[in-house]
Amino acid sequence: MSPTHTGVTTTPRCRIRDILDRIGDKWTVLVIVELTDGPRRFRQIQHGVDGISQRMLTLTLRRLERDGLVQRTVYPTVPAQVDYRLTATGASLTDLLHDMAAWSRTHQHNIETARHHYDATHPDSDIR
Amino acid sequence: MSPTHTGVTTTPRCRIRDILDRIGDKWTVLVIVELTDGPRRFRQIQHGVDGISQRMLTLTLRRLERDGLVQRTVYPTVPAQVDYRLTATGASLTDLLHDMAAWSRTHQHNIETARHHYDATHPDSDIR
DNA sequence: CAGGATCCGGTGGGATACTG
DNA sequence: CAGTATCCCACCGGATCCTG
Repeated sequence: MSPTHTGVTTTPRCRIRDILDRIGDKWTVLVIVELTDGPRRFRQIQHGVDGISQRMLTLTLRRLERDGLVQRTVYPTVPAQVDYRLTATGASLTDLLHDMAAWSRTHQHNIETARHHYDATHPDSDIR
Repeated sequence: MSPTHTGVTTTPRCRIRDILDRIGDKWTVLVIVELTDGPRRFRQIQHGVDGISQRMLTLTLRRLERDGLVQRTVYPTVPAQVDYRLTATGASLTDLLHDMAAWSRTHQHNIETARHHYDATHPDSDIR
């Protein structure tokens, strides 16, 4: 790689997409955050993540389990009892999520100002 | 907030969604990365971001401009010449993108292993 | 060159009903 | 309780054609 290169990746193609494909959807990070304080059961998570449908919670948890970010444990009781907890890999995301939240907080005001200014100076734009 | 709370957010609702709504789509980070080394013109970006359609490049740049992450400059030449560059706010994303890429590199192997294991032990799952 | 305008298909995700 | 099974639709993004 060129010595003057100051880009983000050290490999030919962008690694950032990897993690975005994993947490960039509508619910994943909210579910992860819900698990940061310890194991939670299905209903607990659904109650904690406002607005998530039971279908999407299932899909989100399955994907997290498949990637090894969440461990699913079934207790052979009647009725069935299941809990989910972050694995070490899943928990390692916490720092990154902190950084993302920090960036949002830091730049939130600037972005909203820029946005209002754009909307004011581009009244007939349908971007939004 | 409870003193034992170790979650990610310090506000009631998750700030992480803010930034994900901004960079979580298919092309935004790739375009930003393409601009990290300095101003680029429309065709240059399109050539640098493999596979992006002209429509999506336009939309992505408009959104970045609206949020004040990218500055669009039109030079009154014939034919028109336009370049895009990161603003200070946009450039401030670089560290975050570095961290995201670093996380991906660090955990890539574990995730792929977990995934293969899941697929092997759940042969009739349609998650993928 | 740098886009605007359309058309169109795939899919992410919601609502609802049912089950072990 | 913890899901599974369908149906359905909005919208994200691709392809193509046109313009200042």
